[in-house]
Order: sequence, then C-alpha cells, then structure tokens
Amino acid sequence: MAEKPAVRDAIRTQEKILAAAQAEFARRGYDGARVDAIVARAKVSKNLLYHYFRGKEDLYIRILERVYETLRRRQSDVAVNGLDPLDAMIRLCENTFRVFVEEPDVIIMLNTENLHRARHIGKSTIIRSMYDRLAETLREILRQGEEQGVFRKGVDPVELYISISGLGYFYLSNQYTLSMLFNRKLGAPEHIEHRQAHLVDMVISYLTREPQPGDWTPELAR
Amino acid sequence: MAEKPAVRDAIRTQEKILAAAQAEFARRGYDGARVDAIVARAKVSKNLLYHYFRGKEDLYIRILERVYETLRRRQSDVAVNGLDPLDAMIRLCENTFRVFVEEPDVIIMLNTENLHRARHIGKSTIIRSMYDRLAETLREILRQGEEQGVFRKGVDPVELYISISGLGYFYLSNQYTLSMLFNRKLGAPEHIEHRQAHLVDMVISYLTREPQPGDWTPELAR
DNA sequence: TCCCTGTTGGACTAATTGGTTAGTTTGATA
DNA sequence: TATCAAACTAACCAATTAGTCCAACAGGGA
Repeated sequence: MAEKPAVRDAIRTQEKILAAAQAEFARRGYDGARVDAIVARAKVSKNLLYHYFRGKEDLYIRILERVYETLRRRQSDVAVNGLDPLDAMIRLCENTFRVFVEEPDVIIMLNTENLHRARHIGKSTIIRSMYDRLAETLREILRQGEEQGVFRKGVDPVELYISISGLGYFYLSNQYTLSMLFNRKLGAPEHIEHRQAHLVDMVISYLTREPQPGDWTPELAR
Repeated sequence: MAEKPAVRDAIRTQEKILAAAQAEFARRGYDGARVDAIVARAKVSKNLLYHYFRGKEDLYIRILERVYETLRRRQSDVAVNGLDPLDAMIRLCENTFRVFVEEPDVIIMLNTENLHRARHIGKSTIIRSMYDRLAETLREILRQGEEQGVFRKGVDPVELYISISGLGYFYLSNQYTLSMLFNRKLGAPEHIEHRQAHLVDMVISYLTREPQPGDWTPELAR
C-alpha cells in the first residue's frame, strides 16, 4: 500500500511479528495470548505469520529464547573483572535487579514457562547452555572474596544466585498483589530504588557476616 | 449413582467443585483452566457448577480468596509471642517458606493474579484487609529485637517481608527453569531443606549485622 | 402420596480460537 | 516485457470454549 520505505522486507516483517508476539505473550502469558492479537499488533495478515513461523508454540519458543538471550547478555555484561570482590558483587546484584526492572517482559515469560513446567525450554537446545558463564563469574567473585577474607567461606554460588534474583524478582513479579496488600505503590521509581539498596544490603550482609560461635544454621559447603 | 455416604449434600458438592477448581486453576492458570475439566474432576454435571456459581471468574475469585485465607492463617499461626526476637524471626521465616512448600497451589494462584495485574483482588473486599495482622507481628518482632540490641535499627517491615517471601518464593515458583539451567533438582527434599537454612541465614545475617563505618548503602528509615 | 431440593443428561448456541486455502501483488531479472 | 518466486491478503474452516435450556429423576420429609 502507500506504506513507508520498507515494504516487502521479509526480515523486517518477521521482526515486526516477533516484536508483536513478545508484547502479547509478555502481557497475557501463553494461554492468554491470541494469535489474532499478534497479527493485529504487527499489522500483518494472519497467513503471513503462518508463512514465517510454524504456529503459536513455535513463536512462543522463539520469544522465550530471545528473552533468555537478553537476560544472559545483560547479566554477563557486567564489567566485573578487575573490580575487587565486594564491588564486583554489588555490581552483579544491581545488574541482575536492573535487568528485571528494565525488561519486565522477562518476568512474565519466565513465570509462564514455569507454569508449563519448563516444557518449552526442553525443546530449545541453546537456552540450556547459557548459564555456565554466569555461574562461573559468580564462582570467581566468591573465590576472590573468600581468599581476601572479606566473604564468608563455603557459599554455594547457585544458591546465592537464586537469592539475588529472588530478592528482586518476587518484588517485581508480585508487585500488583503486594501493592494492594501493603497499600504501597511498589512500582514507583523511588521504591524501586529503595528495593535495590535493600537487596544489595541483604546480600552483602550475608556474605560479609563472620561465622558466629555455635551457629544456628551451619550451611553445608555443598 | 452407587456413590458414597453423602449423596445429595449440597455443601459437600460445592466443596467438591471448589476443590476441583483449585486443582485446575493451580495447574493451568486462569486462561489455561477449562470449566469442562473442572466438572470432570469434580465428577459433577456442568449444570450444577453453574447452579452454584456464577461462572469461571466467580469460581476463580473464590479460589483466590481461599488461597489467601490459607496463606494468612498459616503465616499468622506462628506461635511467636513469648519467643525472643531472634527465635521468633527464625520461626517466621521457616513458617513462610513452609507454606509455599506445602501449599504449592498458592504460588501459581499468586502468579496468575499478578499476570492479570491483581484485577480480581480488587473485586474481593476480604483479601485486602488480611495482611494487617502479619505486618503487625513482624513490626513487633523487629521492635523487640531492636530494643534488645540484637537487630539493626530502622528495618522496614514491608521490605523485609517481601525479602523473606521472595527468597523462598522465587526458588519454588521458578524451580522448573532453574533446575534446567543449573542442572540441579531443586524440588528434591534435601535441596528444599538446604534452601530453608540458607533463607534463614540470609535474613538473620541481614538483621544482626551491625552498621559498618561508612556504610555503602544506608537504608532509609522508611 | 406428594412435593421440594439436589441432581443429571444432553442437546444447544454464540463467540472465539488456531490454523488453512486459494488467490493477488510486487520487484528483480532475463 | 514476460516470467517467476517471494511477499502478502481476505475469507474461510473445524474445533473448542464458556455458558444455557429444558426435561427428567431420585430421595426424603410432610
């Protein structure tokens, strides 16, 4: 039609469809998402969607992969090498939280995928191999901190990663119900800010706490 | 039919329907849940469901209220009075985590409700007034701990509650994707156990950490 | 016996759904 | 300028969905 520069641009069109699909899936989840809504958002005929993609599930998996890729990229991007362990850890915490704040699609995609018990991830080969690097970074920071005597010994990196994520993730993913319950607009920028500081405080307190005599909860080395 | 003791028991039947609905909603979320599946689970005719309930959404809200009630009851049940603040806090942490472990339906219901941006909670008057008591308990424990010099000062109870919940919730709600990513069966009892200890350790470390000189992240009193 | 309440059955609809078919437009090229 | 594959569309389809209607029936108390 009387459309702009890029008419009949296959790649661009596919990108449009993917963007529309991400918006739709990230707003309504898998079951709530409507293929018709996606084509409407993308301003494309329905058949074109089926021309480029196998169908709803295929599209969903593509989006899931994109989302994981974003997550991994932004988490690993941390300029962490060279920093002292404390700063590196703070940076890593802030970065993890920031991803969730700035890419809210991630949260609903992950929730949706867990609702389906990670059925789709299994079908994607690339996602599973993504997290090794992140775990390695974390392990390295912990090792250095331990060596320099600023961090406690025997911290499980996986457990710690889950804690860092969880402290931010839950706040954001459940912000609507929590805001109602506690009558506080958790989405407001100043509260987000505040939560980030709290998160960092919590993690660093945990890591820098020296073992107490007669510790009530001796954590296994692994 | 050749069915058990309580034939023609209206209340029991409604209870059966509610139980079936909870199972269905907690397995598939709101959009994934099928009314037909609910009546099949409840072994009841479809008419009967519409006889007792307005429809799918009505049923969903009822389940949501039940779930919140469970949550509130089990969290407030903590025999916390009389304990010293440290023990009380540990108890509260464990209890919060235990609810999520033992009532996994809660997690998906909350996730679903947040996917819908708490649209249904707004329609329920009773839920919103539930959490005052919990917040009060938490505030009291903090006050005592502060008074006795074992806890740091100026901790925001809401922020802390969100952290306690988040540390457990994220682990459980995202266990399927996380298990794949880290190749560790997070649902296994020994790992659950381990996480609980980690959670407590983290919270107590945070609370009992004395303020450092030149603190890197001074937390606002509120 | 009669009737009230709890209950079933099945056929039905109106809307929506994911997906398909059959065809038209476009731009590069030979 | 005739051709052809790729980009694109409109209309349709078959299945599924939540929700309804209506006629019937079973058990227990009056």
